[in-house]
Amino acid sequence: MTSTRSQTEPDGEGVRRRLLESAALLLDEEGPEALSARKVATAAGVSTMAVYTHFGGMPALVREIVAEGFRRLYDHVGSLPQSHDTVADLIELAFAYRANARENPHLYSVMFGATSLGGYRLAPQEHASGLYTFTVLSGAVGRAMAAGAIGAGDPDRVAQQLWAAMHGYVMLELAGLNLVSSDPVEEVFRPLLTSLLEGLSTQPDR
Amino acid sequence: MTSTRSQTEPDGEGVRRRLLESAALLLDEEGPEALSARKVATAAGVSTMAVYTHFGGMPALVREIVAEGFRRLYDHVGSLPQSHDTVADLIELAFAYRANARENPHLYSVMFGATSLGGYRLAPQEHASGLYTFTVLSGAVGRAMAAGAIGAGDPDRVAQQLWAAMHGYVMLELAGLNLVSSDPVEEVFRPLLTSLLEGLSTQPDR
DNA sequence: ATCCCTGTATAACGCTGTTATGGCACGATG
DNA sequence: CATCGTGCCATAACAGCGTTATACAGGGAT
Repeated sequence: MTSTRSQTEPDGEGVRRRLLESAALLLDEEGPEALSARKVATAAGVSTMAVYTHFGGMPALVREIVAEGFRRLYDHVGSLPQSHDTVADLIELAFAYRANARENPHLYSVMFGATSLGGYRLAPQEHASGLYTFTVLSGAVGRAMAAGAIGAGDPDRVAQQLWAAMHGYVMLELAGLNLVSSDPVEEVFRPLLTSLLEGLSTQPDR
Repeated sequence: MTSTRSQTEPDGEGVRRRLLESAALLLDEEGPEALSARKVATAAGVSTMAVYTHFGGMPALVREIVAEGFRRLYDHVGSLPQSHDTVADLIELAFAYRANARENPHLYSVMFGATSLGGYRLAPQEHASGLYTFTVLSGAVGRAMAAGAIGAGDPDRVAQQLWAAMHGYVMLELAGLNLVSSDPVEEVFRPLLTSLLEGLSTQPDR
């Protein structure tokens, strides 16, 4: 009972993990405003100081939460099957992208929020994480180009265009800015994707 | 000199105006984190209490700043000339939209920031302000439909698709997430618009 | 002249991130 | 076995935040 601690007792590295889990839970359930050092520490059953010994400050902890968010994003879009219909695959990827944002709305907001928690902004490290998922999108675009489904060109550039479209729709949907329809997915998101892909099929990139 | 105050002295309604101007200036120059009641009040030369007598609190002051942001957005996109080339008009509108965001990056972030200042979120009132500009976009889409440049359908739905694309690109650009190119406007923004409009021209919106 | 009412400054409360201090428990060492 | 050293954590404090209570000053109305 002295050397082996129980699971509910702090045991060094376990504190770090429990802080991250508490932070993720708070973000999911109560939103970004609940992500304070004191709330996270209290939820983890430790004092505020633990945040600084393990992470060095709140921004670093948020950074790790964001990294977890990109990991979840990759889990959603990185495991999709590849079919012979490359355009349908791209649409599936976009829907998986939206599904991830819908399942982790607060997390997605923090990941891409321009105005964010205490002046926190994405660092090059997070860019790399995002880029890791971006390669999945770029790869799917490359396959569509190889199949002739969309015009030949730089897959990265086209992938960035698709990303902008997906991201823009998701941001507006999460912000509640559905000015138009009762079924935004079928009346906005899907038409946006099909129209863009249709345009990309007829006109080559560059 | 007793009844007529000088311009640098507070004179009732002038305090309100100076608070707004100071807040807008702070937002422009130092970003959202500088938008604190104490900083704004100090910059305006009054005490923090003035924020509450004139606005009732920081969220209400931010709301007015956001309203000013939508006004500037409308000034950018609402005064564009209409030509015979309805598609070119839509592209011009998109570039004006981006230009406004580039000129007021912090303001744009606050206007659409999902994670924002002290839990402030867009209220229905701001939705209406945004919708006012949205009608300009919708009108341009309607003219393009009438001219046969893009497939017939609900102008509002297509306008929302265009808005998502513009907004997504602008958010990524403001966040510095240019994963691809050195000339994102010509290599991402314009191709995104032309491909989307091309797709909208061949396939009617339902 | 008196009263009232509006606007303002001062000070305080509770919250935030962060930091300094002190103590406790552990592993290594003589 | 005893002692030292090191690393982690709790307590308390500081500066800043939004907000609120209180007191005061000044002008308009009676």
